[in-house]
Formats: sequence, C-alpha cells, structure tokens
Amino acid sequence: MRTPQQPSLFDEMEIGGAPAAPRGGEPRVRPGPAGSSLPNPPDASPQPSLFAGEEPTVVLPEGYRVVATGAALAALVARLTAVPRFALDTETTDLDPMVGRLVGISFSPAVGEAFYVPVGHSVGRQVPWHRVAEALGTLLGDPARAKIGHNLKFDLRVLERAGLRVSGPHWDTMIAAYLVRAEGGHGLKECARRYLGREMQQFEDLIQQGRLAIQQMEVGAVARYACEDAEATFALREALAPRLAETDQEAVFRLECELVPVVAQMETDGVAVDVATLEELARALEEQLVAKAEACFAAAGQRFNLNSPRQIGAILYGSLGLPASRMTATGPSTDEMALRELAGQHALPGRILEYRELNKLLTTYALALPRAVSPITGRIHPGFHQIGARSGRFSCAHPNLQNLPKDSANTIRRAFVAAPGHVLLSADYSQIELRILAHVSQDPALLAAFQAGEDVHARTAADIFGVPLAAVTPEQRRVAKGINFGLVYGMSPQGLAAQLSIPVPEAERYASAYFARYAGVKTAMADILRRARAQGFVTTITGRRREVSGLKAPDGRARGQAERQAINAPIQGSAADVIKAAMVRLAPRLPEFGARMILQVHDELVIEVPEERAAALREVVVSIMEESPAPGFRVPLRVDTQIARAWS
DNA sequence: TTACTCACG
DNA sequence: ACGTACGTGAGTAAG
Repeated sequence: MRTPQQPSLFDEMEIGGAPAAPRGGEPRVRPGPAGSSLPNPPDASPQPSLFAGEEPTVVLPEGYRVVATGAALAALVARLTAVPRFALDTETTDLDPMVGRLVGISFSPAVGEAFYVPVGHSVGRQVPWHRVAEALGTLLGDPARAKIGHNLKFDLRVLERAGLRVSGPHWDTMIAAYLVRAEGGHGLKECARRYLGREMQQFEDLIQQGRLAIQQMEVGAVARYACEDAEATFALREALAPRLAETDQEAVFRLECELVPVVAQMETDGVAVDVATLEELARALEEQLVAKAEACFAAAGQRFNLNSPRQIGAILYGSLGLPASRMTATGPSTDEMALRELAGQHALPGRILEYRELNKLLTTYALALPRAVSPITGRIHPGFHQIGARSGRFSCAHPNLQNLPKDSANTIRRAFVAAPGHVLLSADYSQIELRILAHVSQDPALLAAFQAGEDVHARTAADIFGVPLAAVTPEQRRVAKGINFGLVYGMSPQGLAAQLSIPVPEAERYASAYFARYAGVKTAMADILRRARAQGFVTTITGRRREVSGLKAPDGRARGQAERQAINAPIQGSAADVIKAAMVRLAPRLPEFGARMILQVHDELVIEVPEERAAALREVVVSIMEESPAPGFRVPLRVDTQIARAWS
C-alpha cells in the first residue's frame, strides 16, 4: 500500500518539462466555518504527449468519443442538451473525494453512446478546465435535466470541489440496485453483470495495463474505460427503473435520490473537533489504564494479555476455576454479562470490566478520532452511507460518529465543537419509533397517549399495573420502558426478562397485560407477520421494502429471529424514512441561516449555525421535523433541541 | 479473514 | 426449554 509519505516512482516524473502537479504533501488547511468549498480546479495544463510521435495504442469502440477540442466540447454540449437525462461519471486520482483530483468526466446520453472529457491528465491534448467548466456548468446545473450516476454522492463531491455544482433531479443507480435487491454487491461492475449481462473492464485492469497512475495514462485508454462506466450506468437506469416499479419503491427511491446532495454536503463539510481535549483525555486514560492493568494482574496472580478474550477465559475458567455461565461459538464467554455474574465471587472480573471500559474509550475514541482529522480541512469527515443498513437507516464510518459514548462522565462528545462564531443545534425526535408503532397499529390507547402529550412510559406503566398515572413508581416506569423498547424489537418474554433482570413468568405477565390493554398493537403485529409470511417482505410507511427469510423455518429459534426482524424492520425503517424526509425538506432552508447539517444519528440531526442565527433556525428546524411525514399520519411528532458550543 | 467485545440509537 | 430483542462499526487477537 502506498502512503502519502511514500511517493511512487511516478510522482518524481515530469513530462515535457512541466512541473509535476502539486500533491498531498502540503495540506492547505482551511480552518473556520464548515467548508466553504473553494474552487479547486483539476491539475489541467495541456502538455506535450509522452507518446508524441507514437501511434495511438487504443482504438475506442464505436460510439465512444474523446472530447479534446473546443469543437468536440461544443458537440458534446449540443448532444447532452438534446436529451432529457444523461449519465455521468468522474475519474479521479483518489477514491477519497476530499483528496482526489478530477482527471476526467464521462457522459452518456443514450445506450451505446458515451463521451470522455479529459481535464486532469498530465499527457495528451485536452481542453483547459475553465472552458470545460464554462461549457458544462449550465447543463449540470439545469434542474430540468436528470443526472444519472452510480454512487452520485461521490461525483457530486468531486465536481463541487472542482467548482461545478450539479443540480438534481438525481437518479442513482447504486441506490436503485440496493432497493431492488439488498443482497450481494452493488458496485457498477457487479450491477452490470447482474442486470445487463455485461462483463466490464475492471479498474485494476486499466491501471495494471499502463502501470501508471490514472492521470498519467494515455487519454484513449482511460476514455475507453470511463465511457464504458457512464454508458453502462445509463443502461442500468433502463434496467432498474421497471424493477423499482415492480417493487413499488419509487417513492422511497425518490426520497433517497433527493437526499444524495444533502449527504454529499454533510460529508464535505464535516465536523470540527478539539484535538487538544482528546489528547488530554488520552493521557489521563493511559495513566489509569496502566494502573488498572496492574490491579488485574495482581488479582489474577499472573500477567497476561488483557485484550485477549481467550486468555481471559483461560485465567477465569481455568486457573481460577470460576464457573462459566455463557458460551460463545468457540468457548466460554467473557463478555460484560458473564463477567458481571462472576463479580461477586472474585475481584478479577470486575477489574477486567473497568479495564475494558477505559481501554474502549482510549483506543476507539481518544486515540482514533484525532487520526481521522483531515489535514486538508482540519475537520473530521465521516462517510454517511444511505444504504448502509438493511432497515433504511444510515450507517456511518471512517470514523463512525453515530456510536460515540453518551455517558456524561467522559469528554468524547464535548470534543466535537462548532466552528468559531458558531454553535451546534441538535434536534432529536422524541419516542419516534413508538409513535410510528402508534401510527402503524392505529391502537386507540397508544394514539390517545401521544395525542394527550403524556409520558408514554408512565402511561404504559399505569395501564399494565392498573394504577393511576400519578401513582406510577420509578420501578414500574422502568418495567414499562423495557416493555416499550421490547415492542419495537419484536420482544420475546425471555428477552424482556433478561433485559429487565426479572423472572420469565413475570415478563410474560407484563407482556400479556400490555397486549390486553393495547389490543391494536397485538393485531397489528399479527398482521405484519401474516403479510410477511405471505409475501416474504415487510414495508415502511414510504414503501421501503425489506425481505425477511426464515419465517417458515422449522427451527424455532431461527423463526423467532425472523419474526422479530419482521416486526422491527417496518418500525425502525419508517423512523428512518421520517428523518430522511425531514433532512430533504430542511436542507434548502439552511443557506439563509448560513447553517449546515453536519451529523445524523438515527433520530437526531446536528446543525452548525452562526451563533446569532441559532434561535431563529431552531424554530424552523422544529417545525419542519415535526411536519406530518405522510398523508393520514395523525400521531404528533415531537422534537427536542439543544444549542451549545459543543455536542454534549 | 473471522470471532469477540462493546460503543450508539 | 429457551442461549437471552432490532440495527450498526471499530479495535484487537488469532488463524
């Protein structure tokens, strides 16, 4: 693997005496407010060809064209102007759009037809970038023309960095492919194989063939590859559109495509982090960790690798002879629940738990997060994956900021801060999944509880224990809260019992008391299961589909798991639909406040806004998020907000 | 690469 | 009797 510290052979190479393109060595730090995207044109100086005097080695297939002259560029614009939609694809020097520079853009206005516009090659003839941008800008910004792309988020970010804004409507073939079929890969090449029966040239083959970085390769070779990408993408749209219709997922597809530019913006803007706070925390944790490790070794009577579950198991269940309660696939478990059970019998298990807590904070957060800060912007730019979760939720990675510790005892979230002069506005849905359940079930008692604005856990407690609302004890509310969480997860009495640390028969009594009071919920769940068994899938309020297999499995455990998935997916997935739709409605309102959406954590949105506009924006955010998400959705939605310098 | 553990909603 | 609920990503060990 290459690292920025180890430039390849080719970085030293200069062609035709022109200076090599500037590379990542000198990061231009862009401090301050969330990334106002400075123009960042590709490294595009036309240079004498490395291959001057040689015959072109690549013959383009019929229908593919290189756009390397002003006349060809005009012809491309005319051709694209004549069609209602076209596919586009970008070639870049890096897969990270924060780092990669534009090498070329390919377009396809029809099946069998594609154009490649080289803009960042270091060899061969090409039209200067400012002329390309000028010629294509209007077209790409035209809201009357649909842009088709495979993972458009990437191309939008790269083009934006190069100074070209691409407006919708967007038609993302990767998202379409995922909605049509979640299993298997969703790369362009795989999709072309599956839906077009085509075997495409792999990127690795292109690179290996030239043994050069893409921007240094002969334009013709890249053109052949890039044209195929754009053209296959165009063809994919035609193959996938009818499948989206067959599965009744046009509405959710439209939602996801409208979300693409919103997510692109969120990733590009990133979030500011106070590295000094994290470094200070890391130092403190390291100190505590050493002491805790020594305490563990003292209790164990020997030294061992505290990060190895296997070695911990050998000590606890071998040397110390403690009884193993829970098993994993490969041996006795040392997870938190297992160690808690042993805590009364020996000092070691409790100390291991304390060690693990510190170690998690140190390695996963305090040490790892500073490494994720971009040297280019000084901010962290996590990837938000619209199709990352089967339920319809986002997933978040590199780093995952959706699972930062929430415990007020630590300072991890406090290290996430607003830019100078700004604050973070956090807005989260209250009880969104239970409200979805109320809507889906139309259970009168649950609907009434929300419409009355009651504390729903207390209401549930009052109902299942048969006491007045005002008389509910904290313990009763705790049990009711467990029930309500359990409902969303497709609860089993066993799971409920384990979660609440109560006997199974008691959990069974609570569950039946609940379903007696909320009979609509019981019948709604039975309906979902019946339909799931008949159709093989469940759906959300927006029509997002999730296939569920195993509902007819003879193995009770497998069947139970499938049933819980079938119950949970419409609830979790509808909640995802609700917040995604709110993001789409909210995004166009943010510029007037100078604000940017920077994080989404399932039921929470975090927005960075100039301090003096925060109060005004809060009203807008709340009113948009609380809007009814669908016709006939009568459960009131409630959004709580916080405004602070930091995310905590 | 797989298994385990653990952070979040 | 049941292997302890739904959905994720990351760090580490060990093969």
